[in-house]
Amino acid sequence: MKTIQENDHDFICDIDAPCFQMLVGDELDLVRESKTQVFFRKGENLTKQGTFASYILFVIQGVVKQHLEEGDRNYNLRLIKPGEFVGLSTVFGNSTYNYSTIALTDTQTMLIEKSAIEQLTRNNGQFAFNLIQRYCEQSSMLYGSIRNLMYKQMNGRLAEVLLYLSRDEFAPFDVFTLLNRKDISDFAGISTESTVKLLKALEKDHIIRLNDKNISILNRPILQEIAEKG
Amino acid sequence: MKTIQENDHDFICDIDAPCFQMLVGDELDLVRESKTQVFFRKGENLTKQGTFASYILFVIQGVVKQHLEEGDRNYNLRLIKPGEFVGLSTVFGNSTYNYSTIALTDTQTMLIEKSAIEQLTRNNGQFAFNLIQRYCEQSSMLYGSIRNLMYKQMNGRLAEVLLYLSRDEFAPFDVFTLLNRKDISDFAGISTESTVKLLKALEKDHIIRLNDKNISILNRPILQEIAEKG
DNA sequence: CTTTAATTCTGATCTACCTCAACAAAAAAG
DNA sequence: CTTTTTTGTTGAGGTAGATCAGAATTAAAG
Repeated sequence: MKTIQENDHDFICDIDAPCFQMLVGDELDLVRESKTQVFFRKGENLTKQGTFASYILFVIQGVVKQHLEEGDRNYNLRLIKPGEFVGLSTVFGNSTYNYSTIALTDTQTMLIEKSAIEQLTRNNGQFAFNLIQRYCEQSSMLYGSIRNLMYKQMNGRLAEVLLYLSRDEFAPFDVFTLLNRKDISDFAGISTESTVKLLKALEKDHIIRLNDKNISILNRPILQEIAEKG
Repeated sequence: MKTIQENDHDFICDIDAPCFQMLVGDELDLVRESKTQVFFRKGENLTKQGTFASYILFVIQGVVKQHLEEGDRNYNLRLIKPGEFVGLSTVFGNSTYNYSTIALTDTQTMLIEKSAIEQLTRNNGQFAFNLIQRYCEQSSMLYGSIRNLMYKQMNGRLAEVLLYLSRDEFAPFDVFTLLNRKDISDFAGISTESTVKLLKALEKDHIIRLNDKNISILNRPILQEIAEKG
């Protein structure tokens, strides 16, 4: 984890992100003062479940995996891509992160003090509104995860995961090559062995194609049907 | 569902709630204009999963159960008590509720248009801040639910539920008498039969006492241990 | 290039928990 | 009070999916 107090040029570049465009004058100063650029190598933790959270991370470049830990078992919640925040949900409530995040690729982030975000929220309703929209999105996702765990069995869960990981938004990152079978099974909440067996079965039925780590969806409608039926 | 356009006296009373105290002058007018009091009988739906959401409900009196539906299976997420909102997470994102809520007791609510909340958020950072804190709380709860479903098996899950339902905050509502065995099992995400067997086993070990619908916790430390171990 | 370690794959068991079926008790309806 | 319906209770059997164990492949290290 390399910390760089960056120059004005870099700063202008960062602030280009849509979510900071509604800030004005002294509000920008506030962010400028409190923020720091931090670079994470592939495999490094951006946040660790249970540690003290005094800042939010804003992803500038790279892909990050968000997951829950319990002993040696993980549950992968989502991928985080440039333009998204890490740690939003913990910063205004609990003082500790309730999940871990790991860089799947080398990742450039901007670290913003909790107190700065707090002040911006109070002063700039437009910014608060944008933040709340993000909270709602994440809530929706969490409800989705609960639904998957609660109502679906492994076929449906894995199908759901394959559809998620093959979304257009992740295409530029070639995510399948960044994930091994264990990672995929942790998204579905099933064992690695089951994942392997199911993937092979899907390949046999010409629904997906497996070459090395890469997985291509050959028959999306059927996969969606499997995901729906559970 | 009885709708009452209430008088000024009632209004003053409602606005006493902590979350509206930071509002001033015309902001209060905004709430006053957009809001309506709605009374729900025990057993009635406050929100129905999948229906169009154009408003938020603020619970004034009564207890409400929030749950996910899928076919004939339910998963109970939490109880909502006076001073809390129903529908926050859906209103700024999706236009439909992603969960259902049912009144466990006769329940008095205040219905506030989504647009009014939106405007308040933009104009009053203090209000937005309060709202965000609620989002964070709910996120924490959702992470907790995922953890329960993912990492714990039925003993731990049921113990967790008993500890939750026996919290001091719910004591005034005598919630156990409002819930049947099916409701409890839906909180734990296990079958009714398993719930009954486990409850009986806990009673035999003098960890809880069952009389009729009421459940009293006799040995909280052991129950917490069971909940921890999973 | 060789050795070691990690990941992928496959089949054989094992188990937590659900489902089913049948009955008891309580509540609601007549 | 009697009948019907709902809720609670118990045990037997079935099953989805985990765990285990071992082989095959790939990647990393020496």
